[in-house]
Amino acid sequence: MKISQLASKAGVTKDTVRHYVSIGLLSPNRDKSNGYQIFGNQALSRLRFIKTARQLGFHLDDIQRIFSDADHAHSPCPRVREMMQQRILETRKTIDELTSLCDRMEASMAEWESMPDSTPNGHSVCRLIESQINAPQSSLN
Amino acid sequence: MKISQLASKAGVTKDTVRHYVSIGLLSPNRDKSNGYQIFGNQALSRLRFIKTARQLGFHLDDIQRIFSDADHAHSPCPRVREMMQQRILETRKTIDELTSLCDRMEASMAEWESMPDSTPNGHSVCRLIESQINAPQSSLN
DNA sequence: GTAGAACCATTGGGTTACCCCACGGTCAAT
DNA sequence: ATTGACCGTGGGGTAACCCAATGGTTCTAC
Repeated sequence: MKISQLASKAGVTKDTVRHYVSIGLLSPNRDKSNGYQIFGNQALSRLRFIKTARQLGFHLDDIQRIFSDADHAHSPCPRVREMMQQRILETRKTIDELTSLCDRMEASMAEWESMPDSTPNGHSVCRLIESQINAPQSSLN
Repeated sequence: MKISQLASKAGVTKDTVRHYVSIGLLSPNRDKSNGYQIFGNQALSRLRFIKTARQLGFHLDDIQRIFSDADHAHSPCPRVREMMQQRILETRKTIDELTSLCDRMEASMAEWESMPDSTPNGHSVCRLIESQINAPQSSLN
């Protein structure tokens, strides 16, 4: 099948497929007469696999490694379990950071409710933000 | 002062300062004899302002707009309040998405505990991931 | 049988907010 | 005069794509 059909069967865009081809996650045959990419059902399975792995939080280079293991007849499963543990930790950390960002934002909004809008001058751009310059920080990124 | 001193006083890297200069958030004078960038205390205040705004979740183009308002003698404060509301909503949404991702990851890990590692063959790459292909999805990004 | 629509490939640029490297010039101290 | 710290510029890299432009191909309808 051609790229559009593959993409719609897997529920991704043509650009996504092209991206995967360009980084070697998919390797289509070519129609020699016109250079079109030809994908088989194996490619469709692979693409669905990739989509599922992405939804589980794996990065594309994780997925590369999984395929690489499989191509060398090694079971990727132990690596998959490890990577997933790692992703869970990372995701929790990101959630914590965003939560503390959200707390800071809400605290600032609350403080600002009783503050008037200021007119900018040579010393001040926006009193609202300037009032937070020495506020407690927390890890950003 | 020169770039290194400015950067260290504000607690950012030289590259960050250069980036801000390149997008017009800072506009240093130049030492005409050698082309070095010269920053004054006003630039330092501006940089601290930017840093604080970033910690509050504002994007660089939000900050551009804030400065642009101020440069045109408009109070940026109403816009700041609006943008902050928007960022809070976006951040909450991101947190929800990551939380559901985390839930999915943990659910999969739990399911996988009782599954053996599989050996890849022509039909299967990794049973762990393949077992999730028709699992309930949720918004990713 | 041909015009126009629909599809294809390739190239390059854009997204966010920087980081890092390499090159070559400048400055300060020895 | 040398050496080491500093400076500017230019370019490439990050994650996972999206979008536009160009030019070739195929399908469809008349």
